[in-house]
Amino acid sequence: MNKKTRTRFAPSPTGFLHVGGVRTALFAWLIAKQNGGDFILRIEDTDKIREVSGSEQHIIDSLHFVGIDWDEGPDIGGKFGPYRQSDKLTIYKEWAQKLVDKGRAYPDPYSQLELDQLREKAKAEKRPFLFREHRPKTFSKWDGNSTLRFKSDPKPYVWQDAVMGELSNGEEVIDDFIIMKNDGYPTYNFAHIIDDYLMEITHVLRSQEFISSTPKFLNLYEALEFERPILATLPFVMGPDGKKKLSKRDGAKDILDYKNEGYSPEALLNFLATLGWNDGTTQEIFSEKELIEKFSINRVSRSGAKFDEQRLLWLNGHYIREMALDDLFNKAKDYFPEEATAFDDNYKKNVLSIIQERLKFYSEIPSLTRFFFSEPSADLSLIEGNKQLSKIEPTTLVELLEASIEKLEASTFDTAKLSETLNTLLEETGQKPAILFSLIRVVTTWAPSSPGLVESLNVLGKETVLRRMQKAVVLLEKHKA
RNA sequence: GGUCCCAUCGUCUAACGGUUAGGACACCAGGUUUUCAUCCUGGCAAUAGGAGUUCGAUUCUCCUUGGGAUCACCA
Repeated sequence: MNKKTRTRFAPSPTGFLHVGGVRTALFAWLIAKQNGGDFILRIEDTDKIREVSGSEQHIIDSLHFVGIDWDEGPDIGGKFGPYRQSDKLTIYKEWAQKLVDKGRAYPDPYSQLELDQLREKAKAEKRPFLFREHRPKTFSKWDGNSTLRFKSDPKPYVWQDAVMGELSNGEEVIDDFIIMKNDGYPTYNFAHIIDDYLMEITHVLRSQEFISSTPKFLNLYEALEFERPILATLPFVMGPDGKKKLSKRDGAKDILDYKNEGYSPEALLNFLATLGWNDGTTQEIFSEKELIEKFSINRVSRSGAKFDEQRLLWLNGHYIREMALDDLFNKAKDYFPEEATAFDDNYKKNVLSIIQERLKFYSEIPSLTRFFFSEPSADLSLIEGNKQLSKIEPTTLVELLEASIEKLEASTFDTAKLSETLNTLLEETGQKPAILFSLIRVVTTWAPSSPGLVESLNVLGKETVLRRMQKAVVLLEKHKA
């Protein structure tokens, strides 16, 4: 019988999550989901100095935002708890003691100063420092609190990685590393192995920087007599320069920033999934369901992928365009400008429907819609800077506006009738649409761009449109003088 | 520096050893009776270099180059 698939995401609470971390979580989650397995959230808080308070909640919020959920975790518990490493110190101590009993771990006899000196000496002699070359002949008894080192059994390793294929490394990378720190906490190197075993994790996904320490882990699995899980190494998500991995230090964004800017979690998930993975077809858009069905760790690419904001922007715009209006409204309603509070939902939906195709993320809504909710202030540079309008005499502009006002006043404002009226106006004035329509558009919105003219006028309504046009007449008259 | 990993358009990527090296984003041009956008059509654009194996190499092997990671009481 096959074991139940169990994957985990195990961040340390040292701040926020960026896209790289979320992608690792996503891939692990997809593997669990597609196999009907469990996905576990585990908090690796063994470094009390680097811990940033509030991180755990922040991580939880970030994962929830993109729609990744877990079957077991620090917030919901589970059969394999605790899910916070700091809550299981005695367990690590027990396993450490087992290694001591087997003669596979020993207390570090050196002081920090002595260690530094040994390292420096090795450096001066231009050879790599290996602690095991200074391993004591006999081990003293471990008091349970002092620094404990793993007694390694150096040998070359060749192993299979689900993404990278065959990997190998020589014995020189295996050393006597610290498994228990002198503050009573285990190191990552030790704790994660114990936890993965106790939690029955079947697939360990992590990013590339761990490749060179994998032989250490393999050595430890053997000493502990643990069956090793399937290892999968994910390539880096690169930062803007395309060379180095994305990092907080180089300005990587908090995943929750994308939430605040109004990105759709579905788009983000789609984007992250296809960053380093594809199904071999030309499909670009994947629903969550399709991702779960089609994802395959074997098809993850081995080279790093730059995080391309442009593509995310396109994808997000695509998702917005595909959304049903009510759905979009529910997601976007908190992003309307403050002035919009005075308007009812129906009006706001109308506005939203005519900007839907040009919206890339929700926080663009205020700049795109402000003139629907408050009186725009006139900006004559929009006329003077317009290729066509700038060539027309102000007197003519006023005449055109007055003719338009007269016609529109007599018209209803449903879209069919509006476009009919505007077309008649075009014929009667003998003007090009580029002039007449631009003029009306500019004086009713005073915005460099706006949705289609007919749609905009329709939503604004007759009263507002005429009022703005009349104000423009006054303004242009004054300007003439 | 030692060790390891990686290498196709600007970017994300596809291609049983046999393709005019495909798609998408971005960009450019044209079209859809105003702007911006959408949509449609078209265009630009890549196998890092060199050997080898093979009838044939983007694909396999080796070298070079370039990039990256790692060598902590951090994860």
